[in-house]
Amino acid sequence: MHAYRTHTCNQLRAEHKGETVRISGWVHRKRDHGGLLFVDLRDHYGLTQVVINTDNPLFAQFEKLKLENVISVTGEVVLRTPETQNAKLPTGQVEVRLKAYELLSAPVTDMLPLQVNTDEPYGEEVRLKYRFLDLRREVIHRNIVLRSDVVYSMRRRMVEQGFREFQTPILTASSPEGARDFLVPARLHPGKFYALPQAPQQFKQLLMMSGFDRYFQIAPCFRDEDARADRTPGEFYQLDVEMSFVTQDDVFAVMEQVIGGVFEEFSNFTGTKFSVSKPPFVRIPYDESMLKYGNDKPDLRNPLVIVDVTSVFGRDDVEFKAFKGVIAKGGVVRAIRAPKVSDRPRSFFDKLNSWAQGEGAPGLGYVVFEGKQGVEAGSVREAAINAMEAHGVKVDHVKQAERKWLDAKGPIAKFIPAEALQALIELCGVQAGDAVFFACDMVDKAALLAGKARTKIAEEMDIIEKDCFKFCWVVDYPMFEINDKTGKVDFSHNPFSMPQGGLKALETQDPLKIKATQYDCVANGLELCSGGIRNHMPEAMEKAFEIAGYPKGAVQEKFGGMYNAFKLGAPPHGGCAFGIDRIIMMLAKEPNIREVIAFPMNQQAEDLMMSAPSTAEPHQLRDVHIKIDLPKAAVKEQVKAAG
RNA sequence: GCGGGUGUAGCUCAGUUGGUUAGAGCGCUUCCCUGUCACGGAAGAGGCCGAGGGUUCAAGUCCCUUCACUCGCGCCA
Repeated sequence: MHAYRTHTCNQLRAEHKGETVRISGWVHRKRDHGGLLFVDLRDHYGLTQVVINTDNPLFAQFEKLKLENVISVTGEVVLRTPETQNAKLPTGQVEVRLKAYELLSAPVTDMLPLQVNTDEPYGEEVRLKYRFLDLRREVIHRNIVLRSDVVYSMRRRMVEQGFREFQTPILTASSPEGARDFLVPARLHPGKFYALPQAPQQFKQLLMMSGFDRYFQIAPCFRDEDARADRTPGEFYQLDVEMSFVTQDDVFAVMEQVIGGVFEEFSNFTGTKFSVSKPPFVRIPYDESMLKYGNDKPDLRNPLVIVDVTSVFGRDDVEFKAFKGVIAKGGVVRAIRAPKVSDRPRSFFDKLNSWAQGEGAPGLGYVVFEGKQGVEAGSVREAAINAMEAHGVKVDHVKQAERKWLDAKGPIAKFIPAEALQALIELCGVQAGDAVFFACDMVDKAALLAGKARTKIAEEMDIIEKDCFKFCWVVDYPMFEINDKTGKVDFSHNPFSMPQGGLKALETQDPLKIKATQYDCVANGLELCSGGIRNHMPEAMEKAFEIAGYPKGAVQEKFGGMYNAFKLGAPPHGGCAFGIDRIIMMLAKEPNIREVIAFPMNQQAEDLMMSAPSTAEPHQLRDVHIKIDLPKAAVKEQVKAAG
């Protein structure tokens, strides 16, 4: 018999009746009846009930075993009587009648800092410090298994699509753009540092220039930035992808198969089947997204859309000064139609108004449209229209005209005369019983507020679709933007993206009008991926950096390897990178990223289990030529700690 | 760096308007219990109420400072 187990704790069934088996695992739970003791033995695979009574000389000893001890149990598989079977357990038809057992771990004598056999929510500090205990608990244990399965599925799907996985350096050079780098002192080069890669961006492009055609990597990425609920400090993983001789459409086609497939495969993980967008995913130009959704990561589960109605409030016959003043300064008015809310109590509108004030807006103006939609039922007009329709006469325009009958109500309705109202009705597609909310400000701020209002209104109305993953690609990002702080032109996203129109566009067009071949993949309002077709032409690269205000020669200096490669035969190429942690969060429906990472750091970027970061020994610092120069507050802290 | 929330038993939490001896569940200890499966029952141990200062006759409760955790902002090409 095997030293530890003949079966796992999820294997035994009625058919094993009478067999002598050995199972190993943790003491999950005890039910002690005095003369009869049940122990649930738990391993990775499941639970099996072990039973022993006072007839057995081992009873007294076995009874004393504490929870979470690791034991092996040898015994006979016994069929439970029908009334004692447990339908909730896969192994619930049988139990193991103990003949012998062995304690395999050092005996657990300390009080457990957290209990494994409950799903009670525990404080993160305890969970992270005793992560190995926490990870034994069912929910997070399953999440980590999901993570493994998802990563495997990604690898399999990528390989099926003809990709190969490559490793790229972890110790590399600091990148001039982007987030703060993690630095590693170079012992052999006093005063110099390696940096951990924020992403393998240049390496994957260089692999394309090395002729490998299709690259992917489950790539660790390191960025020294502060944490969020959906962002770990320090490190995270991407499904990093790059392909040669491709257009944007080729990248989309591959990733829709891979990511769509992964989501479909695991969409039932929580027990609620989620629907997944079918390829091809909707494509939304950046400008359209900013207008219709108020951000560049539209949540398509929300049916509301934003419409520009500046033209309505700019009319001479509209007297609403609050908006007119802003329009005169170059501002815009954005509108959100909320269907069928006219019967909502006043508090519905007041709540949204005070919400907007909390967002820093003067308020959230609105107009409610009431009255009869179209033709009055049972009227002579209706009979006439029906008769015309029955004879094949087109009556749409007649019905359309009836919309004029809608009455406008609400605080700002009186400033909008009938004709302007009609224009508003046309623009927004208003029907009887709808309300229209307004956000008025300069373009960027109005879009932002309208976007938040769109979400808020839909939440209040409870009309956001549930149980689905709605994907889209946001495309045509601007290549450049004005940097708020400096007021100068800067790259708006990735300097490696090919500007649409190439070098010619850079030379002839207004930089702020140039679009990049740059795209994001968005699901349910979360950015899952960013990518682009790369700029592989050295001249275009230099020109782009020149426009962004870099001195001549900056490209050679910052990206020497890449620049050389560009000049020595670079294929057109592009790709993207999906955030793996976030994908798993979505599939597991976990609001916190630490629930899908086995050993995460806390918000202060500390590993409470390993005690990282920690101080270094003087000889270690000497080796790497580092002298510590602490800020005053930290000095005090260390002195205090030292006693 | 800034703002919000939280901090009470090993763990998860309750604790009213400031009022006399700070509670519950789980876990732990001892005992009873031979068909439970979140077993049940009896008794018990366990507290610097995060720390420091203040107000008050009286502070877990109010005020200030500080620390820790957490959420958000900044940051994240």
